[in-house]
Amino acid sequence: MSKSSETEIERRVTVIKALAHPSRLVMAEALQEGEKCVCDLRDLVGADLSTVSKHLAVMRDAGLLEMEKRGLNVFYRLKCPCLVTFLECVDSLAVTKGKRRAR
Amino acid sequence: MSKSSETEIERRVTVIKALAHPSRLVMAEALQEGEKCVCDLRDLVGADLSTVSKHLAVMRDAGLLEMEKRGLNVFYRLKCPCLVTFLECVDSLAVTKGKRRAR
DNA sequence: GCTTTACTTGGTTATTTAGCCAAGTAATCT
DNA sequence: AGATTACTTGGCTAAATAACCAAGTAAAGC
Repeated sequence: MSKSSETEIERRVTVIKALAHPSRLVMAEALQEGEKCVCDLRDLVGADLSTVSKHLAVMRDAGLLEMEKRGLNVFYRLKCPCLVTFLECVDSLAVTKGKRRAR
Repeated sequence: MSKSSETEIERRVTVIKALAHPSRLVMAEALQEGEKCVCDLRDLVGADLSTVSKHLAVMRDAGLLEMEKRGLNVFYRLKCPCLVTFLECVDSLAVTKGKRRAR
């Protein structure tokens, strides 16, 4: 399931895609505070547990997250320290966009 | 075609999605050097002109690009100064990923 | 061992996205 | 004006994504 022979840009795209979904982005942001179990994240995004699990697998396969099973729970945590910077950039664009293009 | 009433996270996702495609990412990186016309970008990614045009529209709608028509050409340029930072973060992840998870 | 809890995985269907071709537009050239 | 160039847009089909339900797994509790 995890891609093995990707080109450099394919790897980049895989990482970006992993964050290009509302639920995944919200979960990634929440994980900046620290690790959370799958059920916490399900409560956060309000989707089916299987859906959440698959979203987490996408981010894990992209290299964004680490998982650790402790007891009955599986805890996920961010592997990247730079998500803040990433999101600041995204936000600056999301804001700049405010002024509608004339077309 | 351009979304008008998105939530904050939807706007973020729109920006991220705009970069989550090989051709679009390559074009965005190329535009860091300065503006380019659509035909330059078509030569760069080697797709149909209509395909390239649609990719550019996606990035434009996301607020990433500005367009300007001069003569017969349409020039596109990056609206965001922070793409470098963004990509550095992505790359650091793409690299970290190198060590395969045990599972 | 049997049950429950907390997940992951498989399978199906619906929606989104991407690509090409063809047609339309707008500026330039003759 | 008619032809050419450089795009954009519409329409269609193929492929990728996402959501749910159902079934499977693994640790904990009884």
